[in-house]
Amino acid sequence: MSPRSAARNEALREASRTRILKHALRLFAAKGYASTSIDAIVKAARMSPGLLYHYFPGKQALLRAIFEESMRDVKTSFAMADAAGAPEKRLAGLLRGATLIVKTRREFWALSYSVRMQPEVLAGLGPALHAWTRQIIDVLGRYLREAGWDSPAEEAALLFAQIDGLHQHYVLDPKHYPIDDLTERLVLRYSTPPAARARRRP
Amino acid sequence: MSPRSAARNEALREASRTRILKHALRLFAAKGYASTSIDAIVKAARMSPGLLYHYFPGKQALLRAIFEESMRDVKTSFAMADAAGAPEKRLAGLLRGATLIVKTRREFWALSYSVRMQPEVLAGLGPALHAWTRQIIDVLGRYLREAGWDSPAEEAALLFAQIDGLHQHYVLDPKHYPIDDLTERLVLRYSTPPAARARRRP
Amino acid sequence: MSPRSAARNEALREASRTRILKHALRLFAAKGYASTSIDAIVKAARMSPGLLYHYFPGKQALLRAIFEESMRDVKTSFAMADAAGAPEKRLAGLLRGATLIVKTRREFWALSYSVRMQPEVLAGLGPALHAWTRQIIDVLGRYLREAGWDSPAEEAALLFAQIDGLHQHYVLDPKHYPIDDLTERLVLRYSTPPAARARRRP
Amino acid sequence: MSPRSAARNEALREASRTRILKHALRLFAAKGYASTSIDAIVKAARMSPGLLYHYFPGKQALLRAIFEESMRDVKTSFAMADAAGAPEKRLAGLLRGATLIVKTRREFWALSYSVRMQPEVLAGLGPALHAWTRQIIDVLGRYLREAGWDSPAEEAALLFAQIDGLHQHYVLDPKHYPIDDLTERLVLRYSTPPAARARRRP
DNA sequence: TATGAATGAGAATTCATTCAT
DNA sequence: GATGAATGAATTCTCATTCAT
Repeated sequence: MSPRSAARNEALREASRTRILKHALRLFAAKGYASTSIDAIVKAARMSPGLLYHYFPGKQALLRAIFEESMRDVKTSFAMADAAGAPEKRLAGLLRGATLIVKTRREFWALSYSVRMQPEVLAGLGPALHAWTRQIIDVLGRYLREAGWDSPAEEAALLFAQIDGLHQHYVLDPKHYPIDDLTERLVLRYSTPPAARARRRP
Repeated sequence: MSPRSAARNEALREASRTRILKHALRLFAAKGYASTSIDAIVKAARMSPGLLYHYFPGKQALLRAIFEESMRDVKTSFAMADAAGAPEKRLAGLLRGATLIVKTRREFWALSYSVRMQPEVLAGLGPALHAWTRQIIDVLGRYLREAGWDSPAEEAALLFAQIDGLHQHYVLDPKHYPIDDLTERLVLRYSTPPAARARRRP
Repeated sequence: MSPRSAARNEALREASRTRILKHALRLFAAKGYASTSIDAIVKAARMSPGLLYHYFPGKQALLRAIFEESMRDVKTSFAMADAAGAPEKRLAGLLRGATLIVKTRREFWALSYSVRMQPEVLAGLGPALHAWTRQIIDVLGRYLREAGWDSPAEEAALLFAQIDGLHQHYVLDPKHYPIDDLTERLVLRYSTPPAARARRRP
Repeated sequence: MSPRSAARNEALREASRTRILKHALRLFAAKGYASTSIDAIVKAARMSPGLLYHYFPGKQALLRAIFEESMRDVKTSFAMADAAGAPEKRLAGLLRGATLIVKTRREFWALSYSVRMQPEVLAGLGPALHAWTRQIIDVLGRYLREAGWDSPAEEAALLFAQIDGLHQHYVLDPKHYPIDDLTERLVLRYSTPPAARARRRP
């Protein structure tokens, strides 16, 4: 009632919401969205099912919230990489940044990879994801064009596929996959466009 | 003895089994393994649930059978690509062959991609899949070494990631994704090792 | 068609029928009537479900047939015990005969004991069983009266309860239960009526 | 914290649990364990299947709970009979007490008798039941020895069989079976050991 | 006589969700 | 804000039975 208790309530709300999302993500990532029960989530979060429904209207909403939160995160990181680097180092920054994000938020990416094949699970989220993907390819294409590559659009698609594959293989076996070495190798490869090399030849 | 000829029985069996697997794959691929009910499968296949259980002991067994059948297919194709091509064209053959397989059995790959993040769903199939992946990387590594690439193991990992990403992006949007163009671009890139180019430089 | 093949057919029929009943009894006794599937029976008897239904109209009919067959058996044995013994040894003969029957047809008795608490399972068989029980008590009562016991009807009920309990305990643990010793002890106890002993006292 | 008082919750829980067990016992006893569906139980108890599974993990657990509850009951009664009676009247107390228990909890005994022939149904309960039987025979043997009977162990087995048979016949036809008369007749018979009578003879 | 593919109703169990407190 | 008892539709799977051959 008093402003102090209102503030405290707000803090409680936020803490509960976060706790739910944390455990939901963990379980969705580990066992899959469809195979994770609300019950498992509330047990992991040590709360009652009623409370979960107090914060989220349903299971789908949990998934949406997780995606929204993580995508916001990723956007921030990308923007930073984009802004910070000197022009010729942007591509390298982007590659390293993307790898760092995947390593940092591995569970989200595991979930994302396991869920993106089922459009209906993502109901309403699909377009956002698609637009996002589109945007990444566009950014990649811009960088490649600026770096002097031929067919930057096609090259961007190839590069994006490679990054995606790399990240997914990392997520599948994070303990052993040499993601950093491979990322560096990729950075090296894209530090000079093949066209440039070709032109240098006598 | 047998009132229905053995041949007729065998034909019936084979037809039913195939019908089940066909619809199971279709639905698993479209809606995901966990979200596809046995009921949906038998309704699609226009048969009774009892008959499905006459052929498969459970839902998991269906998934297993689909994987076994498809992996057999893939192995055959790979073996053909491996045997047929002249040494210097093997890598190109492999890349084109893999893309062809994905295009031909798109539903299986959609299922495979959506399911590989949940190891428990694959119960008992995991090792086989892992060994298979391993083998592909080994073959790629061998080809790259024979073609004169440095660090063939790392290059194989990179190439495999790229192929995998490409295929997955194709499966996500088969209508629009220019998989053939991108595959050809990849073939071109891997037709001459960078080392060779480097050595040719004066 | 020829008389020879007709005879042969009859033999086959009889063999099949017997095989079914044998395995049905074995499984009913071991796992209970309700928990034994027709499928389990036909698998044990190495035949097709169709054939079983050729001989019996349903699962219940199997139970009925088993009971009818076994009760016929038991009646024969009882009649022999009744006819053969000298008057004063009839009771002993009956007790020993009953124990022998239970030992010989243990599976049937296990089934009988497990099923007799569910009247509906026995549908239509209940009256026959009840009449049969009644008859045994009557015979026991007659023997006891002839042997000079007071209240032979009540004594017969007590004795029948004891025999039944003994047999059931034996069926529950045939390997270890000393059924023969206990039967002999019972025979001894009933070889002289307590009344006689009482009267002999000064 | 708890919006519904803990006491009210506990009362609700207890009421639901008891209602489930009551109807489960009634139906198991009447139609047999295997032939009683969970659905029949929840319909009888006027609740949803979900609620039953909220309290019991499965059908077997229901059976276990019934047995545990009833065996606790029986143990209490036995202990009272054992403690209360004067030495020479203990056996009589035991016999009358056992009959009273069977009359009071007839449904449980019907279930017990119908189920004890299928060891797998009792999974995990078997040993407890066996130990319990063992203990009863031991107590009977002790009483008989104290009362001066020869071969008390064998006599205990005989007596137990008789009690068991009597109770079972009562449960099979509770309306007409003269269980009290027969129990009194048994009490009378065991009030003086035959050995004592024999020794008194001149 | 004999087979076994096929059926479909019904069984046990799960789980997202609601609601009284 | 928080609880957890309660719901009921949906899910996986079983099984007695039928029927074409």
